[in-house]
Amino acid sequence: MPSDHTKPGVGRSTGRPATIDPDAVAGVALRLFAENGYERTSMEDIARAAGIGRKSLYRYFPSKADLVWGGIEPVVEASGQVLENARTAGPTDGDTSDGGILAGLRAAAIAGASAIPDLSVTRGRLRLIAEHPELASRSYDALAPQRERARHYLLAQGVTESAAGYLCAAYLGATFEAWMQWAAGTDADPVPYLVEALGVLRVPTVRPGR
Amino acid sequence: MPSDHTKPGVGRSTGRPATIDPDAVAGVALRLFAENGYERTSMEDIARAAGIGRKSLYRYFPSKADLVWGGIEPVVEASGQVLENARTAGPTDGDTSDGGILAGLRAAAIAGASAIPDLSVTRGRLRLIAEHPELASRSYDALAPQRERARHYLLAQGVTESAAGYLCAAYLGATFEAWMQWAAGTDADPVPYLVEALGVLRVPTVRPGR
DNA sequence: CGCCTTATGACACTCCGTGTCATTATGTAA
DNA sequence: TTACATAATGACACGGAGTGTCATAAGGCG
Repeated sequence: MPSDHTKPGVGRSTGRPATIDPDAVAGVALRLFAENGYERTSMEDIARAAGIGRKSLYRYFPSKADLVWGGIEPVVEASGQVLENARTAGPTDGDTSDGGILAGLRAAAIAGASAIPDLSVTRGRLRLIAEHPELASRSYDALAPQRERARHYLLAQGVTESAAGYLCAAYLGATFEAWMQWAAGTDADPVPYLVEALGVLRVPTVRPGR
Repeated sequence: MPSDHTKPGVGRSTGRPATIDPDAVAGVALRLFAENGYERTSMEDIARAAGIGRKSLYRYFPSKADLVWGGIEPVVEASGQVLENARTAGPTDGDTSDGGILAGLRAAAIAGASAIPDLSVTRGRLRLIAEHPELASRSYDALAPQRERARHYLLAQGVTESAAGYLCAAYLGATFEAWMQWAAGTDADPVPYLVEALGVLRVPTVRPGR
């Protein structure tokens, strides 16, 4: 019964190796979206253009939105790792009034930006997201793991439970908006946008470090 | 050609008067959602239970999510009005360092909370939203008008264009999280949650009032 | 009485997402 | 070589969201 419909290509040493390249498939999908529009491109169109079956497509991308949002995962992952490391390292006790908490969030955001393999492709994805409310809405789900990690980081830094929730929400909202602003323009470096966005945050009521 | 599929019941003095009460329909829908679950309740079920046709249901609620989010509109409306008034009144030039901008945002949020007709029903709606990512995602669209009004308010107060965007995103994210926190608990008054949530915001670089 | 609008009912359609089932392909381990 | 495990295909079906059309009935108003 543990048939385990796990994602393909994850540490399996037995069985037939995967032949489908998810990145290539997503690339085909993005091209079709750009050519024919997002809504006017069906999952079947994408499967056909990628030369794979519809079911196989759904196996790698459970929803149409994942074809666009999937490429953002590396950013979330890299950013989350930085927060994870900072969290286990314990309170920072920096010299600034907030104990270097904002600096930690900033470092995480910048790490995310550094993890992007291809800036122009990512810009394309983000523009697609910006143009389609249906896709932009997904930011709430797509960034959920990020929210959770940021929350744990803040808690470890001595921020109140409630304040951590609010700060996370504001953090994600502001950084997402920064990415949208960057995508709308032509600047190469997204970091200045992120840094400015974090300027609207404030860390309240920090409990003294243990 | 201006057949204009306008929403029913808007200043029409001629023609057959509307007999369907949207609030009652939404009430039926919320009851069904609570009894059978959101996903396990189809639009046809709702139409049948409400004693109306499926097409009529779609006329008042273009999407299933609107049955839940529709009731939040009064909040957004009241909150937006406060921002609108504050905007046309021009820069506040308050005594605080941010020129009373945060106070304006706080007033708007509180005004929204005061505009709720039935707290318990609203709590039910918000809990439904919190439990279903598909619904929570919609916050980005549902609060879009609010975002726009807050942006204009901030611009009128001398905030940089880019900073206004980031502050709006953080503002909406934090207040939405505040509503979620309130809905999860049993406290009667949502205002303290909103006030604390706004504590994570900071207004950067205010251009001196004209 | 005619006009205008609301509302219904029926029918059809596209597309998303899920499910099943049988079958073939292709690697690794016994 | 054989057995096993997994990847991938193809076909077929299904529920449900959301859109569209069309004809028809109901109920105020000038």
